[in-house]
Amino acid sequence: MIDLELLRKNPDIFKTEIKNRQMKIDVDDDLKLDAERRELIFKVDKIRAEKNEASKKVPLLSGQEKQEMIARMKNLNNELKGLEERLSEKEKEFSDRMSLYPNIAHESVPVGRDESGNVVAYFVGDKPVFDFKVKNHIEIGSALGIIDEERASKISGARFIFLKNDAVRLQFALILYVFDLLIKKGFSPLIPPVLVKEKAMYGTGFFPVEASQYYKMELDDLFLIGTAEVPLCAYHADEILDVNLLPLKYAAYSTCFRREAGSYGKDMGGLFRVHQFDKIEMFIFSHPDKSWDDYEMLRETLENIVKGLGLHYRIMNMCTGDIGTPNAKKYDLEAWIPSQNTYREIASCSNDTDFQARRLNIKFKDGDKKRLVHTMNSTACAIGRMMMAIMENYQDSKGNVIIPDILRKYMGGMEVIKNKD
RNA sequence: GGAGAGAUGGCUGAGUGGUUGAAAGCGCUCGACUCGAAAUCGAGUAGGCAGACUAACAUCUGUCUCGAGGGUUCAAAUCCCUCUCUCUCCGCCA
Repeated sequence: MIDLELLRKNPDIFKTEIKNRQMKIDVDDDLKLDAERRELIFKVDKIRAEKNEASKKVPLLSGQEKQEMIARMKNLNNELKGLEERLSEKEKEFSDRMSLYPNIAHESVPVGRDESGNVVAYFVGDKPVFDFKVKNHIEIGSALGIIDEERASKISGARFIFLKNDAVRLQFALILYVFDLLIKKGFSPLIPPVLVKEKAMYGTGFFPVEASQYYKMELDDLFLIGTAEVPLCAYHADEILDVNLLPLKYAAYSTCFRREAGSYGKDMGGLFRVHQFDKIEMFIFSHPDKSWDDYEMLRETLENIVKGLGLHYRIMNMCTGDIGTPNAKKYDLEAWIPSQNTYREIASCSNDTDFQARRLNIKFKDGDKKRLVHTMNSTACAIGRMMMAIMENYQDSKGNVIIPDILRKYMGGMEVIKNKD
């Protein structure tokens, strides 16, 4: 949610923002609606005041005077009812429209139409060199007997996968490695609920704009989370945080569910784009004055994790046309994927400033004043995509996968995932 | 799933139709007393929205909010309906 006050005072800021993001929102029309709405509020409040005044007098009156007063109030009620109905319609329409407004991008965010406007910030590491024909992770994983798509498809349909044998061990190794690193950096580990109320989805900014991406449990009015960002952000909803505890850092391991609506035929097969995957997500509640420093720290933490695994990657500064509605800025971390001869997103790191905090009412006390916190989130490790990057970058000519050094101690000293044949 | 109890301000807790946004206590803030502190005394102490004023903060006025939504009434924390959540007991269950 945006700052309404700011919209009224500086509509041009939002007009520019909306244009930069390729969105279609009529700011002037919304302001007109706001004015109508406020006029109604003014009228309704006035009548209510009159009613309240009369209510105080009624018990002091008696006889005809009392009856007259009561009759007058009855009449007033009819008038009030009509106004209240009109007001609630306007309020509903207004809040629906406001919920579409995006956050305001940071000045360092490049302006661009779509993904083509994203800017490479920098590269880290070197591309691995192979003196044999590389395989993709599906070929490698299937041959090693560590992923099984066919049976997953039989049971659940497309975009589901079984991890098996050493892939399961690899997953747990990744989890242990990442949590060890994050706990050292002061993150509190959490395992959150994966079913959440609509309010949490809305508060986090995934609703209403991206609602079609998420599974709904019709019987219970709950939603399967697409990322632990949702329960993490809503964790402190309606709370006033202790300023001395900021920045509050959390890391949650959860399964994530995405419908992948609108991506028919894209990235079919393998671990890259599935309906269900496990992920460790970082989340920070930050002091607004330090938010951009904390955000760079968050990006560094993500990079530490990926660097530790020895992967080559680049950091993308995502442009206005490609960042999410709640995001003020977003970095994607794209790992080198040899079989595709290109970089693919395996993690993303966003600062949402006060956008989520305003919807979820998360504040801290600064002297006498209460201020909204800033919130930011980053992937720590999306297991499927990370595993894909590891399998492809650490393959050898025999189709084995060398286990990155740092994970070996979490796999009982195992060095290679070998073909069992 | 069955039976019962409950949901009030930061917390405990009173309040069953009319100046109750809400007693009392605790906590917190400010002040007095003190060399300082404790104790004591005094004052203050929710949020949203709209309006006035302001450079802004603040302040003032009105309004809404006693789990959520709806209803009865001139008037609802209080009466009625629906829902949600919490607790206790039974059943089932990883």
